[in-house]
Amino acid sequence: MNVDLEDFQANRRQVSVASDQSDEIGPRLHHLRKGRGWTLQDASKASGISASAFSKIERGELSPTISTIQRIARGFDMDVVSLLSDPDAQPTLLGRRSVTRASEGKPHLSGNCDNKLLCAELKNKRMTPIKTRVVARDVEEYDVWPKTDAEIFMTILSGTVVVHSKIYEPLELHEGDSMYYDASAEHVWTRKGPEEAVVLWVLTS
Amino acid sequence: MNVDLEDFQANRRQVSVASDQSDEIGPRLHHLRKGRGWTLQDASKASGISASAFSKIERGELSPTISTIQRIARGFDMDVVSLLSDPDAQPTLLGRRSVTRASEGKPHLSGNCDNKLLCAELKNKRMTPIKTRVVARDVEEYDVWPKTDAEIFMTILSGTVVVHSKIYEPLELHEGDSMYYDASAEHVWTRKGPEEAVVLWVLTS
DNA sequence: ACAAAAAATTTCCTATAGTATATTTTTTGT
DNA sequence: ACAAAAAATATACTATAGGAAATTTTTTGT
Repeated sequence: MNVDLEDFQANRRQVSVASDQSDEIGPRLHHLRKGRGWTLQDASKASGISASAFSKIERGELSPTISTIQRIARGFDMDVVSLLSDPDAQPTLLGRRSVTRASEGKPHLSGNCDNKLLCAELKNKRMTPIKTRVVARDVEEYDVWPKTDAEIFMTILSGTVVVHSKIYEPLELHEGDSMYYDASAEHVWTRKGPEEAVVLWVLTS
Repeated sequence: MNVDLEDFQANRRQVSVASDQSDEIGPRLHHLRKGRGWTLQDASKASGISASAFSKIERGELSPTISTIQRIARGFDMDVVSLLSDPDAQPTLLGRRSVTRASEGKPHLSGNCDNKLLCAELKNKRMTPIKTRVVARDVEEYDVWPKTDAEIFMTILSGTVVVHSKIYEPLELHEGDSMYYDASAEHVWTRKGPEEAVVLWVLTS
């Protein structure tokens, strides 16, 4: 496990160095073509794109359509994604207890939300999991906007929630969406749409 | 009308010959937009691409250029590669905040589970949220039983999961159930029953 | 260094991507 | 069930992608 992780990291370092920049296909294509010792006509023959177009694309004089990119990828025998991505990326990470059943949870009313603390009987936890039914429909319904130095992970179990913050634009989240943020800036949640909105969230303690 | 349509299709057929790929961005974009509850005008405003063009792209009537795709990706707060690589499309990060949409998450295969790291591009988090499809049906399928000094909070999004540990009896958890435990004792998960089992879990880092 | 050949770029053209607006279709409220 | 509003699609146009061939630049052999 440790070994794997280190291998991976070493690998990553070396890969990302070799493949330079981010989102300019032109230089990448040029590099790729030259790397294979291909002329523009070779590339043209392989991809079905004219040499002139290829030249323009490489020099950024022309923004290829996705179908052209697909044909080029084909010609280079690679998939579109690896053609466009600098192959670094890919993050890593890869193992007393308390159970709360679906219908349970310690109720904890607060302001405009109906909270249930999960696994509350376990003390000295490093995280606090909470399930909340968001009631407020408008930010006006909040008197205070909470603010702590904790970090929050939240995921939407049902409905639509809008996250409001002093430093970001309002952000709409739907069922299955997740968000991670630090709560040092004031923030509140409102719900939206017909269904009830339920959020499962965990905060560091 | 019929004439136009046929004209168009004939036209397109000849153009797309080699290109029309298994990877269609159209439906993907449509799904993405709908997933956020956006109208075409919302998408247009966010990306700077006209609603009509967006509509055509979604329906495959038009092959967008890479620069258009880049603008769309921007509007959706994701990078181009994720937008094109679909099921594991990857999200948004603006400062100390990170969003993972329902269909997204960085894939990370490990042993007997199919993991998706949520909000992975945010570094130095105090918690690591992960969504896992539990594949193993029997503890025999595990070679090693992981063990760390982290704490784990888990909740069952669907299916039935059995938690095995060296120090407790196996414990069955169903959809909506939650559990908090420290992972200093070896433990593994197996699934049970016909449905696929999906666990959302968070570990301290 | 020069001519010939090969590769890259430019030109000029056609096909299609993308825009603004009109129209149709779907949703919403009564 | 209907009218009004909102969303999606079609139309007509402009801007630009992409192709064939001409031109320029670079390479190669002598």
